[in-house]
Amino acid sequence: MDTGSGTAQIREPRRRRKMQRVTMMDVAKLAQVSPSTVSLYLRKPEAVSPAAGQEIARAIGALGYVPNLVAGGLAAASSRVVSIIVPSIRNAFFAETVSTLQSELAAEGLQVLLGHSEYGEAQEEALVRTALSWAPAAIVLTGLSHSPGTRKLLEASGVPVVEMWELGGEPLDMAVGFNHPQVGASAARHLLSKGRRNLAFLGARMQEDHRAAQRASGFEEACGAGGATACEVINHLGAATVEAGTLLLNRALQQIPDLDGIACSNDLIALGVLFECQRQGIAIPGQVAVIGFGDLDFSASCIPSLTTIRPSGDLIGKEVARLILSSIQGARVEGAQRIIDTHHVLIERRST
Amino acid sequence: MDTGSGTAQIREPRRRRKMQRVTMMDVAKLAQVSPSTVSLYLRKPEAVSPAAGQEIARAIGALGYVPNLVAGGLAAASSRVVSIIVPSIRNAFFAETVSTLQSELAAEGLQVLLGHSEYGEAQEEALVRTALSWAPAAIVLTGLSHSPGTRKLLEASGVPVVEMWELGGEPLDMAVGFNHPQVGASAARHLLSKGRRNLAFLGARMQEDHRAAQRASGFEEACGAGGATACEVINHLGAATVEAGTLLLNRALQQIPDLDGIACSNDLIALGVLFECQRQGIAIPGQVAVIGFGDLDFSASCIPSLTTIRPSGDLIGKEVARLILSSIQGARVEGAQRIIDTHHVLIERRST
DNA sequence: TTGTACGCGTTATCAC
DNA sequence: GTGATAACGCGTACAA
Repeated sequence: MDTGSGTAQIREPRRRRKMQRVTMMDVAKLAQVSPSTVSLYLRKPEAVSPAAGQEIARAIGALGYVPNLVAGGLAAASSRVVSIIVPSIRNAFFAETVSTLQSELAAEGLQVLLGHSEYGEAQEEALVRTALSWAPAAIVLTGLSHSPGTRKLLEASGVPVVEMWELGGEPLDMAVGFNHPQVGASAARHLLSKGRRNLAFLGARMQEDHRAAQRASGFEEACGAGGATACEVINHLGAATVEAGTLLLNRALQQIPDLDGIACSNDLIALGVLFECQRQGIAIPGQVAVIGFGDLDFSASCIPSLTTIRPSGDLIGKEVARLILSSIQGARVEGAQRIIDTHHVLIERRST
Repeated sequence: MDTGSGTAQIREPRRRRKMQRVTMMDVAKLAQVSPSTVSLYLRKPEAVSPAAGQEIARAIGALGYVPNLVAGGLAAASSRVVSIIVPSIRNAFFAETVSTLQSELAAEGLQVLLGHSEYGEAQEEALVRTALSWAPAAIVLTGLSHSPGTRKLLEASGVPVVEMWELGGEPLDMAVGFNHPQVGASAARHLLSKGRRNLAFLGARMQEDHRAAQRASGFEEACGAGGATACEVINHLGAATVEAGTLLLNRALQQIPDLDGIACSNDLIALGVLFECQRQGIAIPGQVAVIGFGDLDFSASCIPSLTTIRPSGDLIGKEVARLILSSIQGARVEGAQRIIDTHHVLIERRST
């Protein structure tokens, strides 16, 4: 490909780094002020004389200066980074929350550092450890249960912590979410109120997904209290997918011959149930009523439309952002304000 | 609320920061070596005498030392951060890629900084600007089209850049993905091969989603070349959702009375089409054949199972990680290796 | 309002 | 193999 100059020409690999040469001092020189004035201008433009401000702005534009947040973070002993750790970003619930959170934080000049724990406490601890080494402005975790090591690290760090998507325990610092056992109970009561008595709760990965397990417990308890005839909790070891739903339905059918009500720990599972029922000619809600969890994209449009429970993942993101922001601005978040219940909402549709 | 000591007692807000007191020097002191040795041990343990290594390791454990990556980044002029910018993490495609990418990078001790452009070039530029201020080890962008400002910033920075999810243009640096017009063409040819001649392409947000628009173009072109009788591209201004699919189907039905083949720019849209057809009693694939794009979770399980085109989002994540890693380790990625085609795969199922 | 001086915690280069 | 020493780029008193 090397047309041209005869001899083999060693193509010098494009040199890396050191090109972010433009420092605050360069700007200061060009603007004829001292570096600290530039720094001041960057942080509080109104505290600098308009004339100097003009010059500085001009210099920044001319040089294409990009502030070095690494240096800034080091000097200020706290970076404008928020570390978010979720089990998996593939999960639509967390994707929604992270998406909202990222937007809200970006608007305030905060960056998001993302990590996946894959429902593992050890992995979470490792992620927290590296997160901490960035001196983040805050750390956001999913759920209330963490390894002792994680707790220790977090407490020793003094970094604001928000635990999300779960309420009911003692948070490390702040918490935003809702109560999962109550979600399970709502589902059970809804089915019971429709006259269903032979119930099943279909969940996935509950050996790791602590919150799904909590929904199952709440479901069982409400079943007992509400006079259900049968109440089975069935777990699929793999992830919560549509296919898992089809598998779980068949197992439920085997275990409960008169099955007439199903609660799913996830709308994807519910969708699988819907499909499998259609295949087997089981009428919904005629023969079996189905309620899901999540209010995902398709839940309003599927056939029949799916009764489900909306967790408001975006609201969680918003509230987490609010807590972080006020916690950063020195205004210490106090007492009751530190635990925010975003509630859950039951959306009744045609499947029940 | 303030019970207790008579006088108004100002409850001192839990002090922030400065608790990350344990520095490398503390470790050095405890281990009776110099800070440089500790630093060396941390980066190349084998370059330090076993005895000293033991001591250092012990000290680190005892003190609970967590390295300060901010300081490290400043000194080394390059941080162990990779900035990833996608249109939206709610999109299952990108969620999959980001998830894989994050895991691969975390395994190598790299953190992920996440940003959402929401399909906006201006927003992307802002994100790139702040990303750059972290002196990232690499930057990952979605697609090949960016604002001139973005290009300038990136080129001036010297940071390795990977553009993903699109091939066919001239990448800034490296690229991983596939050709979208070819995807559209594959869909068209598949429908034509089934004897369908009255075709429609249903897309969403194509005024912003450049790649979806490319799939539509490829589709139209192949329709022309393949002798289609009708070929309409219909766009929904909102996001690609199941509901958008139901809306789009109805518009297609109006525009093409003899409609017998549909390609969707997204499996969610296809699912909406499936549902709406079921509602209206339109037989699939009897009356209308449907092909999607994405091979999402439900595509294999829905009724009928959905013929679709798999983009291999996880493979993209893996390849991007590979490029980044080798590009960091000095081993300059060269020539042909800099552009990686992950291809697309047509998965035939019952809907065609 | 603006400038000076110092320190943040680490890496990298060199002598030893 | 080990340890001084000098950056790294910016915040932040404090002084002017």
